[in-house]
Amino acid sequence: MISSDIIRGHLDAIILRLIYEKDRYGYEMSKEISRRTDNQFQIKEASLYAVFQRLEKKGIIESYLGGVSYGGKRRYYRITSLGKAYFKEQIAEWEETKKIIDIFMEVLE
Amino acid sequence: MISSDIIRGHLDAIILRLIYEKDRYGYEMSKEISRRTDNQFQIKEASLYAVFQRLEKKGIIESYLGGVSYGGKRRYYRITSLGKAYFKEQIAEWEETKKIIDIFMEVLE
DNA sequence: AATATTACTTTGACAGGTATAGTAATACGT
DNA sequence: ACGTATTACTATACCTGTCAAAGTAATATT
Repeated sequence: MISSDIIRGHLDAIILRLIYEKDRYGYEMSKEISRRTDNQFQIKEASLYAVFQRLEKKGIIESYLGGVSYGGKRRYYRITSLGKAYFKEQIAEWEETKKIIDIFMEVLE
Repeated sequence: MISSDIIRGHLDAIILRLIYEKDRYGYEMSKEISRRTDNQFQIKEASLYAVFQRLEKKGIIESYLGGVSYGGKRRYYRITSLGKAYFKEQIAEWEETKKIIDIFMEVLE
């Protein structure tokens, strides 16, 4: 299991990536993240919805109510054009970050 | 420049790496981080000393006062054996983290 | 009818990082 | 001799992202 301090700052990008592929709702994304990481990382519910609020306020994603099925009414999220640009920046930043941290993580001796 | 949220959680490891190589004092490490990253990442002074306090409290590093030269008295830090083990864990965790985030950062289409 | 699962929301707390300010000693230019 | 820059560390208050905990509500399963 990956600690939250290490993953911190990457949740926005992870969520965005999933919404970039297609419109999705929260619970679905939570399950999809666990699936794709073989349960090595599970996003906590509270974090998930905090990300939605943050990104929606910034105009990076938009939401709309979808159908009700087996439980509460689903709120779907869609990425905006601003969001697409933002995600591409995040990818670039991630590549930079990897390089920088790798400088200090190379094996000693 | 890398954002603080992205780097968050990696400061401990960066500092530890430098102390692992040899005993060092704060200001020196600050400069060394800037140098090794070509100024792409500069650790803030307050963050630096916060890391020292945290790591020393956990027994991961130890400190002693060194000579005075061109400014205040230097406080040197040395890694403990606990610290060496901790750093190796951090490396392993970083490798895992990279894999996980890369899953979501692969280029689309 | 009771329980499990799906689905979302809110609140409060915590921890890491930073801005800001301050102390103090030494070197350098004029 | 004096002012400024640089080296070096410390303390305080604040911001932000993440999460624990608790709650609401609808549908499916037994």
